[in-house]
Order: sequence, then structure tokens, then C-alpha cells
Amino acid sequence: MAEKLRFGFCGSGRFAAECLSIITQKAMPEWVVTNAPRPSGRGLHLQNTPVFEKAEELGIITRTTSKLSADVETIEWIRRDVPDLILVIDFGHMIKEPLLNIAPLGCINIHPSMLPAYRGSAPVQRAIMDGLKETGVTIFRLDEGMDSGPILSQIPVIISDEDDTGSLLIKTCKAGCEKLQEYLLDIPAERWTFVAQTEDGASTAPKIDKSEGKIEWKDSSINLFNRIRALCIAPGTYCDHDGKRLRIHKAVPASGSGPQGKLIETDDGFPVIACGNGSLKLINVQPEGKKIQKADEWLRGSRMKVGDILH
RNA sequence: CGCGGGGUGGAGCAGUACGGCAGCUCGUCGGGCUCAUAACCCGAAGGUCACAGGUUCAAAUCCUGUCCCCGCAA
Repeated sequence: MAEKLRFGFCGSGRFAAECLSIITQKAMPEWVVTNAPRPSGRGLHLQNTPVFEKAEELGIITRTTSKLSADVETIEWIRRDVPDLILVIDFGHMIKEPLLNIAPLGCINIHPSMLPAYRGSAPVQRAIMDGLKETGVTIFRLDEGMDSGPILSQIPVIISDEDDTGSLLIKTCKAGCEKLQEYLLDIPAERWTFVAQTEDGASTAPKIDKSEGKIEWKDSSINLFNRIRALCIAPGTYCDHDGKRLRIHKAVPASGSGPQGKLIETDDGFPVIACGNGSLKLINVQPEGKKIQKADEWLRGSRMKVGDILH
């Protein structure tokens, strides 16, 4: 049994909060640093990050910052009692010197892809959108580049047809955190081995732009299926019905075909919409201003008939 | 006080500009048809129209206030 490593935790988003929640089942960080609350949501009220909420709940010493690499105070604060390593997960800032190597073991990151593939901020979404059947999670040490540091460990993760960004995020998060726990608790740091990344096979997964959520019915049903699964959490996919936005939360490929965007038939009450190639059966939708609902229920009240067109 | 939509039987919606018996598509329950059925036919139950106050002979509808839900934008 190795001596317990002391670590700090830098993170902000939902993925980070989920990781924190798993990791802390077995090992507590010395402290948490997260993004300062920012105005967001309806009414533009200040909102704490998911990590802040989680850390608060766990009673961990927490500090917020809006620009860590320029935040002299926080850096000084960390310097006062430097841990063995700093976990940086879904943080939203590039980590630069002097923080990059302030801890003996550096900054360790869990990234939900098989690096060097899908470097960047939306690896899970991009992997699903590209129709991948398998991805993975990588634990690596940060260097100056974007997700380009030496790899400590990699675990493959299967993507099933039922997976969406939410479920895959949880899968990768679990796989990564469990492996990380082995390193934190059972494998002495002297035995950690890092392997440099190759530039061969490197690709990037740029941030999702809202406009990517627009459904183009001329696209194939399989591509739209993947897109809907990929963007279901945020920012969501949508089309136009009767001049209003209709968000599509869940849909599956169906067999019929017809003019793009046309409601060609109902299947058990659920609408089937023709795409450029094949068709999509809508399962869960959300009209503008309304709650998410089952597509058959929506159809009943929508006054949309077979033959009508979505845009 | 960023912009906007909404709350009507169990579900999804119409009805509100111009006040006048609470309506549609489903679901539920009972009966019928059928070898059978999620199909079809007949019938029934179920709503103080989010809440509070006001105007009126009369309010889901007009006026005032409150609560709750959601879309956009950031």
C-alpha cells in the first residue's frame, strides 16, 4: 500500500463535478479551485459552478478565481502548502507556469477521449457526432500545449447506440476516475510511467457552436441521429415548426422516406420525419416555451398532420 | 429589473383581439363487435379554467397583484 498522495483539484463544469464526486468516495483533495460565479441563466443572476456546489456539499476548502494564471493571490495561496499533484479537470482555463510544474508530480488531467484524438473542449460530443463506436478516456500530465502532454494511462470505452453525451460522459468519467484512484491510492509515484503523445492521429474537438444544433433535414437520418445524441445536453438540437422553435431531445432512425422535413407517417402515435436519406422517428421534443414532452403527446396537441413539413 | 412564451378533467392542446352552457385529440372506466387485438362501434366518469382581489346581470376571456414552468440571449 502506497502512501496516500496529497492532491488539489481544479475544475468547473459538470464533468468535473461528477469526477469530484467519484474521486472523493475514496480520496479527499486538500482543496478545490473553481471558476468564480458568473451571471448566467434567465435574469442573468450569478451562478456558482457545479464543482463549487459539489465541493461545498463535501465540505472541502474551496477558492474561486476568474483567471487562475494571473491570479497572484491564489497562486500564493497554493504555494503555501503545495500538494503532490494537482488534478485539473474540465476547468476552463489553460494552466501555465508557474502552476504547471509547481507540484512534484505536476498537473494531472482526465480527458474523455483516446488522446491524441479529440483534443480540446468537446471530445465526447464530437466522438458521438462522428458516429464512433468506441472512444476512451486518457489520464495524462499537462504540458504547455492543449491536451498534448505525456500519457499515464488510457482506458477504452464503448459507445452504444443508446448512448448520448450525458451517458457517455458518465461512462468515461467513471472509467477515468476509477483508474485515477488506483494511481492515487495503490500505485507508488515512482512506478508511474508516462508515454509521450505522437502527433500521428492527433485531432481536435473544438467547442460546440450553438448553430450546430440546427437540424438540416437534408442530412441523413444517421447523421442527424448522431447529432441529436451528441448535442442533447447542450446546446440542444432544434428545428422550426410553425415559426417557432422545436427542440428535439431524442429521436431514432426509421425506415420510411420522403421529401425532406415532411411528416410521412406516425408510428404508434410518434411522428416520423423524412430526412435526406431515410427518416427519423421523434421520441422527445420540447416546443418553445413548454416543457420537454413525448413526441406523440406533442403531436396530438400540435395540430400537425401527416404531410406537413418541419423546417 | 436583458427579451419572450406558458399554467384550461390523468396527458398534449384549442377557446381569450369582440365577456354569454367548458371544447379537440388521447388516456381511464363500463358495454358491444371479434378466434383475437394496442383496431372498430356505443356509453360514462373526471375541470372551483394556477392563486388572490376588482369590474359586470354574467369572467377561462377585461383590470390589478402574487406564485410556478419554460424558450431565447449572455
